[in-house]
Amino acid sequence: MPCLKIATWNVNSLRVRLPQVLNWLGREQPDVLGVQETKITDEEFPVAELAEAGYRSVYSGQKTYNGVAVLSKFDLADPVTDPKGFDDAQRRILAVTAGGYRIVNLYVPNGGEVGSDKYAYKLDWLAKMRDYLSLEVKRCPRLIVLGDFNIAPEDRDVHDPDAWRERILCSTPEREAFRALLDVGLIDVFRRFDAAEKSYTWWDYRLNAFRRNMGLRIDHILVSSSLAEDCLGCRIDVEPRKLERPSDHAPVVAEFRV
DNA sequence: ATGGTCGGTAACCGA
Repeated sequence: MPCLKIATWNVNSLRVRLPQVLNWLGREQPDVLGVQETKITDEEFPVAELAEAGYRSVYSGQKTYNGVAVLSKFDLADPVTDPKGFDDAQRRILAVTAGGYRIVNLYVPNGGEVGSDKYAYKLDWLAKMRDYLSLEVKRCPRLIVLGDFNIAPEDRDVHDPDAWRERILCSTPEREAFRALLDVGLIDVFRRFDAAEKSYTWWDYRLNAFRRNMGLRIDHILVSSSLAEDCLGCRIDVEPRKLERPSDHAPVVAEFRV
């Protein structure tokens, strides 16, 4: 059956993780992969290695921090890195058209501590993103918004909800901001299907958190309502998190009828 | 136990 496969993965340094990304692309063969935290400048981006694997690249990077990219088997057109309203040196946004789908790849600010300057920046950023997506969802019937949202939408997305209560990634204002993104007309496709309990996408490097499944579900694939009807499934691939020198995030994969 | 471990970069910051 013809099928479109879309994925998101915070790789926490594309320089370090490139071999794992290439292996994963070879095995999973997604049509589109949104990557976050590349942590490399555009000059350093491994265009040739990815092309050899059959993937075209668009990227918006900076030194040391942040950085997003979209890899695809399709031609990539009309990139936008600085939507109206965003005036920001931090490279966190990359929208691009691939195979007739509008892909918006996001690395949402982490937010530091609740109440900090970084937290205020996160909430302001999310409010601006909501305004941008409210326009995009009208303009693009086939809209996919994916990435590291740095928000666990509900208690069931958190290994220990009471320990995380009103802490960063879980606070009520962050969850309301996530809900506001959905309210423009987007659907979290992971929750359209039965999923195992304790399904997470990120585990702290410390405390053997992965081995103990002390995780949060903070990486998401949101799609416009017409596209949600065509979604065949959404899963988290924990296998890369088991490797030596892993990213602290696992990829999320969604498949669509075409 | 309010810690721990990574990555980037070069003494710590960000996550």
